[in-house]
Amino acid sequence: MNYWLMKSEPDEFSIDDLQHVGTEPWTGIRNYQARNYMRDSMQIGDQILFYHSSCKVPVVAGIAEVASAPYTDFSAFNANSRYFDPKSSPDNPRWQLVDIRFVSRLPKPVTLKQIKAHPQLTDMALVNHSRQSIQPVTAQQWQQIMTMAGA
DNA sequence: GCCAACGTTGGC
DNA sequence: GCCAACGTTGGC
Repeated sequence: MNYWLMKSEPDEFSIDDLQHVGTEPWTGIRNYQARNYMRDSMQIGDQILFYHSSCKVPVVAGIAEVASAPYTDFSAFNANSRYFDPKSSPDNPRWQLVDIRFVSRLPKPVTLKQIKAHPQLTDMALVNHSRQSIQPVTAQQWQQIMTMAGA
């Protein structure tokens, strides 16, 4: 089983929204590396740190899990969608996604500030490659964050 | 709202 | 296939 971190802007879609809907297709990823993680590496049941980005206090807010095999991101075909990509077609789809399912909210959300300050977490992509919207997380990093979150 | 980092595009 | 221009992300 693998661990991941996935970012979402809480104004757009927060951990509360995920809890409300239960399962959500992760539409709109338009970055090849992020797509490749979903398409090639994610397995059903993989655990996800759900991260709130581009907000007042960026935090790991909760836990989700991979809930489907990868499939075509149909939002790319819809000219009215903000995720429309004319270069992706049903014949030759460019983008794929997985569903993610709500698992829990963290008792104490872990802030980016805490993560940056923690010597064990300086290797996290969140710190070093901050623009990656989907990132692998090691088991050690996962454990550390769970400890900090009181989970 | 600024701006650094960095991914993508397209001309050559 | 290089690289300049451009667009986006995301912390601050």
